[in-house]
Amino acid sequence: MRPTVGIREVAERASVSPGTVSNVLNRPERVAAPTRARVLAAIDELGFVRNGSASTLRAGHSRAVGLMVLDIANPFFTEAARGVEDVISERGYALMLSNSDEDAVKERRNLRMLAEQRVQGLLVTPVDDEAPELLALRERGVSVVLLDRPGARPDQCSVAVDDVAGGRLAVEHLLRLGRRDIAYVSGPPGIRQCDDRREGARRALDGADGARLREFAAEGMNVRGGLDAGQRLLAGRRTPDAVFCANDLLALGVMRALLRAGARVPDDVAVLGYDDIEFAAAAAVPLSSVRQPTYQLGRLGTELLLDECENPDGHAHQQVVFQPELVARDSTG
Amino acid sequence: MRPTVGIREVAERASVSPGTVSNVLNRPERVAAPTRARVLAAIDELGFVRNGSASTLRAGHSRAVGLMVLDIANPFFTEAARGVEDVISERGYALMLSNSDEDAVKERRNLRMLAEQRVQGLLVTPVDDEAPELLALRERGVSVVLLDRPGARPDQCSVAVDDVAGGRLAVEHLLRLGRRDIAYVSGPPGIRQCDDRREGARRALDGADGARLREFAAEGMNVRGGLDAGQRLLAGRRTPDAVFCANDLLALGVMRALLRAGARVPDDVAVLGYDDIEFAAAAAVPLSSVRQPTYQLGRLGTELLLDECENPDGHAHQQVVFQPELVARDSTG
DNA sequence: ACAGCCGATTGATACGTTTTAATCACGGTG
DNA sequence: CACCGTGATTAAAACGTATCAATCGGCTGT
Repeated sequence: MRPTVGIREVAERASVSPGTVSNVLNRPERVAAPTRARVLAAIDELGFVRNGSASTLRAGHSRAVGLMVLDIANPFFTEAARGVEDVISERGYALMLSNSDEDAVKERRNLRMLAEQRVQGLLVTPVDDEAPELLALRERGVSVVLLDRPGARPDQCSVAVDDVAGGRLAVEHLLRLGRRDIAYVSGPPGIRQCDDRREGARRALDGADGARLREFAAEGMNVRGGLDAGQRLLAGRRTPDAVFCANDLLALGVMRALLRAGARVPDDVAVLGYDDIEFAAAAAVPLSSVRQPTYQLGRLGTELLLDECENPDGHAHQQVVFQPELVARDSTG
Repeated sequence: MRPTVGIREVAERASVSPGTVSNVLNRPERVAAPTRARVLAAIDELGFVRNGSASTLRAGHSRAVGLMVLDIANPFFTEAARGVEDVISERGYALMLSNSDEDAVKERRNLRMLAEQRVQGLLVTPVDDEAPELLALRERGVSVVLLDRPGARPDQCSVAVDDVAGGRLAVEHLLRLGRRDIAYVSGPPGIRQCDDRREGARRALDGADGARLREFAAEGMNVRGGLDAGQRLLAGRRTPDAVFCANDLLALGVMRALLRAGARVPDDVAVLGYDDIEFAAAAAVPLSSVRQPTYQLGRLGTELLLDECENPDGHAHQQVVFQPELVARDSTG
């Protein structure tokens, strides 16, 4: 392994001082064109690559941002992550990914890790909004943007989709189709998205006579959870005539349970999902869903974050709320 | 923003030297129990968190590893990433994620970024096996493990699934069902997985009389690419009686195109995918597929990588090849 | 010809940690 | 009582970069 080549060797080769090399790297406009060319050539010949840790140590902040999601395997988050990664990569940052698995303990452990790594900013869908590690990060001057969670506090950015509106949209659609006995399949208790969507669903029901909403909580917001909830739902005395799921994964699971049991979708039971993931349209019965601008969510969140990082003074915190949209397919007839 | 609290402040508060604090952090067994307790208390009271960049700078290597995949939105990679993240997180490392988008230029840019961040190791599914940045990383002493790519070189670890066997498995299955006019829908040219699966398909055909294999290349290995390939496939003079796709996403797209055009699956055309993603079973017609131990791939790859990082001398490079498995569902009758 | 100025470059220092060799306290041994 | 060994602790020297005040050289205007 050859002796590491640093800014010093480059400087020597280009017959300039280390300071100049640093300037070429960080403020190229400050150095005269011919000098710059010489330095660049030396960098190339020596195969120099800047030592990020030294740079971070000296500058006091890194060129990395963290992204913490509830579940990397969930297409909703991967789609958002794609938006995040695109911006990050365009702007020359690095992305530290971590997964809380909807587990507050794991979340805290990972937050500490991100703090150690001195990330400059953090995009997070928190399990625990009030985690002390989260507050500590902000006190240390790390910008935090809430992802898919409406910002309660005016002193930070957030990007979210109006889940109450989404829930209302969904149930209004089902009511319009004449369904009256509606089941709501949610995730584990305590997840804000699920709560908001339920709230929207309830509001839609307010004006509707003779309609009722029953709730089934799945253990995880994935296909398996949906399958399980679907079975419980079929085991009841009366099968509902419509199911609204907090998630497309749940909906796919529920649909599978229904079809397996011989129920017809949508004739006997309408099924409605949430997120409009890529696979929704390819499902056994193409799945109606509530679409969110997921990729945009990731992109915009990251742009807000980087703006706050790069321009802390001129930055105005924003709480962005997108509106969801209903996509009707066969599963609701 | 309060003056940063470092190892020095902790030392002062615990009435010890900075060196001792460092020892508490890195080799707790070397420091006497009462001292250790005092230091730990001070850390807690001051809310100290170790500065990773300083640590990395001094130690010469970080506690982060990189993961570069072809497409973060592809469930195959997210499933593998879950395996990676689980191990990383258990062992207290950080994960830097980047996405090459099957683009060699983006790949090189991201590799440079990872090199700057001084990742200690890298898991990668390369677009370009011979990218100079990749070789440069290894020369710098960064451990590299190839993910889902059989290792040609004996001097590095790799974890992969036998794609030739998978292709053969797939086409043998179709032949056994009496299909003779088989289409192979692959991704863009140059992707090793696709090439290997084609090779396996060809070998399966060797002994079969009157059977032929036609190829359709999709633009991207996603649902849209499959839809498009499906349309081209239908536009031909004779529609094949079976389609083997290099990917479940492609298969879902192809299936959708077929169903939309009124073809019956599997009666008119059998469809067979690859990867057995979670959604395969929930498809319009439950999709037969070739299953790979994807989560395990990520886990084992990471374990090999960390072993190589932590124990560079005693480490023996391994090229692990898993065997795929056919999962027959309705789409092949 | 000279003061003054401006852009380009330099030199020195600090960032927070790890590590090595040196120091210290202390009890057992000859 | 002097000596040595042992385990715990310390002091000091790096690691590679960014930054800032200082310097240099050339040019303008008087």
